[in-house]
Amino acid sequence: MAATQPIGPVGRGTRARQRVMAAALDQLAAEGSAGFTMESIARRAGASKATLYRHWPSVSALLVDAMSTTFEPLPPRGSGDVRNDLVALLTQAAELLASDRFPRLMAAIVDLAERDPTLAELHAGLTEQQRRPVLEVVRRGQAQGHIAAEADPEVVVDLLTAPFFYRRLVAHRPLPKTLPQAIVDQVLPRR
Amino acid sequence: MAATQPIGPVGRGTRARQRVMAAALDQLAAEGSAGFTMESIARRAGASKATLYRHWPSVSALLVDAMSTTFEPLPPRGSGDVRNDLVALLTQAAELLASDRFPRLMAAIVDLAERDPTLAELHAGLTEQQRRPVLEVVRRGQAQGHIAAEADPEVVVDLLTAPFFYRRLVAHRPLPKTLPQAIVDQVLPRR
DNA sequence: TCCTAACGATACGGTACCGTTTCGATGATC
DNA sequence: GATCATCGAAACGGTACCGTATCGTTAGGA
Repeated sequence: MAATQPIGPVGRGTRARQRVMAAALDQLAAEGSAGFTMESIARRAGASKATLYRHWPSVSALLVDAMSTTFEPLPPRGSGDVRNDLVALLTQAAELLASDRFPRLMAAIVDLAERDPTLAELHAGLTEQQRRPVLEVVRRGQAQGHIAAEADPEVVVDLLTAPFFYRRLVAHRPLPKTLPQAIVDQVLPRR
Repeated sequence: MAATQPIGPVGRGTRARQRVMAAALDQLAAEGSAGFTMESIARRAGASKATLYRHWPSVSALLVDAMSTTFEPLPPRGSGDVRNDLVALLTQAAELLASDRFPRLMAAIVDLAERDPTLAELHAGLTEQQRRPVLEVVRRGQAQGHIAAEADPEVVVDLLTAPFFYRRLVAHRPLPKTLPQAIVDQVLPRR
């Protein structure tokens, strides 16, 4: 994830907006969906509640705006060895999930998305963006014979990436440094 | 998941307790962690708030009690063919995650567990219970040579089960009926 | 330098939930 | 059939958030 640099002129309003959106994600990560209110976000951003309502009609709209503005796809990785590329991509995902903020944010979003179709759709789109680099390497791996050609590449991407989310958010188990390599070794036929 | 049949005498108090705990899970699944309050649970259970506070000091304690009372391990599956057993277990998980209630409950618990260590520990334990039958079949598969002996069985269990949670809760993608078979085919070397 | 749009601060009545208390009803036990 | 623990209902003051309105301030373009 990375902050998008704004396109137009950065006026006072634009900066206030960005500050509020950053505070919204902070608040959601810190307190979860239960404490996700206009009031607490304004407090954290040092902004007036009126400013929030000037820009967004609801917390949901604010969150959707903040997420689509803040998160952008990972830069495509160098196309070297398929195994190494996959290990690198999975290591990147593991580091994100090992941080303090990201998994808490994910957990809260997962909960909110269950009851907010717009948010669910956005979350699905963002997830698809994160999957895409992995999917491309998997396809390359199939072309080169590292992965069975008849396998559904989407399923292979699931096998590679899902364990990290599952371990961190569901099973509450550690993410050892060796996990990316272990998973790649297990999913790709032995060398 | 299944309801435990109470051991002692089923007095008036016991029934009220069970009614409240069931209502708590219903409420959490319906409204998420944001709407998970003593007041809304009492309302849903047709119980007095005083009754809730008589039995539990907080919503967290109530939820922990409800979860540990309500969920119990899946019965061990018949030990036939390793592949068939795995497909059966994964199909069971997929059906649970395809229901209306379970995934919403999971999503809310995942969020709450991020900020409640007691709940996280309980959730980890319950997840471990759900993993165990799969783990046993995987070990059997290793003994019979269907799965590489040097593979970490826990990682193999992750590969098998994580995609279902990930698809439903994170990627918001469908869970086709063919997915369990596809995953087993992908994780176990070709027959 | 001035003008103006956007800001932050503050206050408002309304609503929801908190945790506690009281009280009458009810069901299990003896 | 009496006793007593437990229940449901209701009300309490307190707090937090809602969405809106007002007002003085301030940053940035004309």
